[in-house]
Amino acid sequence: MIGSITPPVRLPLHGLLEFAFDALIEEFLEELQQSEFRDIRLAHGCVFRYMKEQGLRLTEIAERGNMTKQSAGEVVDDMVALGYVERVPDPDDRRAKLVRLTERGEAAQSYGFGLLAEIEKRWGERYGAERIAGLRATLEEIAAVEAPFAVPEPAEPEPAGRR
Amino acid sequence: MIGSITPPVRLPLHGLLEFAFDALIEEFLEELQQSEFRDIRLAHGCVFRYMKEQGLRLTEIAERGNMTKQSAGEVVDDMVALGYVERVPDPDDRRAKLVRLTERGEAAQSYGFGLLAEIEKRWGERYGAERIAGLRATLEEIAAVEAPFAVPEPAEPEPAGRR
DNA sequence: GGTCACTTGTAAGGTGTCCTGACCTTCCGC
DNA sequence: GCGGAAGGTCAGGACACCTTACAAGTGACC
Repeated sequence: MIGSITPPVRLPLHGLLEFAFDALIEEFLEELQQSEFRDIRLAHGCVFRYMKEQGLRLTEIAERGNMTKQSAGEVVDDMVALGYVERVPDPDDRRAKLVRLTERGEAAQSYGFGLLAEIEKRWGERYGAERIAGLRATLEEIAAVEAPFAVPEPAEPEPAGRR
Repeated sequence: MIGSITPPVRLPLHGLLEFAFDALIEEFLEELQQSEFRDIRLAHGCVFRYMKEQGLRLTEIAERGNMTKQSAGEVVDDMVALGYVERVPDPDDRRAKLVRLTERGEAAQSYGFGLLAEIEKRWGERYGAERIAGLRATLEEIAAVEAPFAVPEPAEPEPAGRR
């Protein structure tokens, strides 16, 4: 057994998750640089990712993104400055404002989603589609438990009489 | 199929990885808070994780941790101040210093590794040991490709006549 | 043996992303 | 109509990175 150095060097699971995350993000951002949306930053993701038809309240962004209202506010400020979203008053609550995608924002969102899907497919080719699908399945189950705030509500059964 | 709203709300893979990472880390840091090592911060991980018997050079830490020498230097400064590591001159190269664990550092390292292993086991119980093992296996393959700098060298065959 | 490119590490200053605490405005249940 | 809760902003700070620039030491090549 001379020269065998392996047993103790098992990288921690969180480290492995981080490597995969970083690699994925790098691939994503690199391609984003080549596009017309090169001024998008990672932190903008929580807005694009959770956007709804009618817009998002700051509080919602903060909750889903698991951060404070202040942080969410900064992200939104930045995105407003870049022209991806706009703040409109919430007709239902005069305290609140709705953050909504501009036209450019919608274009960026759909470009980004497409790119992410493509990269995932590419990883499927690289590591085996089944393996990546399994990875996703396991992670989805974990996320449902560990990050319920971020997971879209589980198909609310629409109890007759909208909202 | 009325009320099924799922298809478009597929969270991006990097988001799922992030949720799992965050959850794992939160569990880890929370328990660390209860221990005598509550002053350890996440960034210290890259030193503990890659530490070798004889110590690590700053350059090595930076490479393995995928960051600049300056950043690595700050982390080490901080850890020195907290008493987890010390800098000793490298006998082989007067430019370099070796970063080595103090006694307290060794205690912290082994406590941390133990805790991480326990949490992974706990996740195995929570989500199925096989599933977590599969997750690890897939991520290890991905890391070997995407983060070779961080993965311990693959058991270098010692080609007779040590460097 | 001297020169020169490279490596190791540090110094100074900046950025992005988050935080806490304090505050104002608006809403809503009693 | 009042008091507590919720939506949002302002000010200030922590942290983990970065870039640029540089001093000290190493080693290969003439």
